Amino acid sequence: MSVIKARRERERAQRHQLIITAARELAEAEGWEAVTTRRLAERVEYSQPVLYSHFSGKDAIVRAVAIDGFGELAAHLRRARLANPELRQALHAACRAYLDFATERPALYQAMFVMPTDVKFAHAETPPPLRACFDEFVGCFRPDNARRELFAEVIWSALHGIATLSASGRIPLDIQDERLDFLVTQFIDAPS
Amino acid sequence: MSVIKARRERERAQRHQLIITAARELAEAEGWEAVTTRRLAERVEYSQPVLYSHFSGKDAIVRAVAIDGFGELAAHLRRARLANPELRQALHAACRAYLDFATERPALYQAMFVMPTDVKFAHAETPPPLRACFDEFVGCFRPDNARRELFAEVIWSALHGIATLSASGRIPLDIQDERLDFLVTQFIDAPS
DNA sequence: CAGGATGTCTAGCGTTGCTAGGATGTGGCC
DNA sequence: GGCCACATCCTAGCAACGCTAGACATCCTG
Repeated sequence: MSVIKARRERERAQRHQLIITAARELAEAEGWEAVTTRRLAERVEYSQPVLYSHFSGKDAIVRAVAIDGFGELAAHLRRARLANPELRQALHAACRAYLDFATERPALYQAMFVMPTDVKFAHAETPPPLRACFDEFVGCFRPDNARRELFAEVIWSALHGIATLSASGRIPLDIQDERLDFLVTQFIDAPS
Repeated sequence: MSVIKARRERERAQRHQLIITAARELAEAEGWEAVTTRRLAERVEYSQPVLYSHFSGKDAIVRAVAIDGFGELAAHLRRARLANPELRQALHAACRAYLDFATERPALYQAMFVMPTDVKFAHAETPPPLRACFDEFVGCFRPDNARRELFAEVIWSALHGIATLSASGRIPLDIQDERLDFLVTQFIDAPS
């Protein structure tokens, strides 16, 4: 009896993840406006209502995709930072990794940082992977810098601005490197 | 004959603007998701198809609202900048004015800088009011600074990041002043 | 005063997110 | 083993969306 129940819950969890990855793939391939509950249901080979037995609505699916993304971004940032022992280079690499992530996975990035969400960032209930992302930026500044959290927050905001304005075509991509160099230079030599 | 035609065109232009302001008011009051063609038509006291005789679709209405906003933002920034003769204070005031604009008119800001658009920013066909906004930031740096355009672009991006992350509740509003002070400090003393 | 152009509305199409209610099939109990 | 109860899943449909076709009315022109 309990074995069967366990198997069912396992299958259910698998399907749960299947929905998330299907939504993400569809969004990455054709953008979020193409992710309709019908198309998503067709893709996971179930009918629409099963989506609602896993998630309260479409927004919840987007949120689930976003949380997946936080983990990946944290790993990306960590790899970039640790590959450079020197702080300035580490910050530069992390920033570049961030912008690359945003341009290579635009739909995922949108779900994480643009679409309406109820995830609080600097908060007790912040999802650990998201907190890990933030900490990667904090780690690019000296430990004795009392304001390093503020530094991290502002540089993250700046990167976010650059990423979104680029993604929507509002600023050109061709001088992205210059922007990046300039940004890092301004922030790395700040008084603590 | 020509008089009648003129009157009609005048009335038509008035109604055109009426649609734009109605869309903006509705968006400011209840957010863009509440701006449906039906509600908008009801508000201007015409039927839906009239909207389509003025605009190619809902997107075009949003664009029209956005362009209205560029003019207002430029005026805001200009006022803030000119009220402070000293460059550092001028930049600080302009940045604050920008963030205030974004928080006080969130829906308008969204139409201008978040929603999909075909407006190019640094381009020959950039609408003059938008170019004027950019020039206000450029004017906060010394004329002999060869990279002032880059400075302006990056600081604008940073402000945009702060504004959008704040608006979506991703970063808390309570330390906005600290962020602003820090940002201005980092950018004003940059080597040209 | 008739004819044609212009302007506006009613009605409806296809699609969206979401849900109610019935059919199907499996698991546990006597 | 037979039956009931429960869980699972799907068909069908609702209200609202952006948008459009075609009928109706209104006004200027000759």
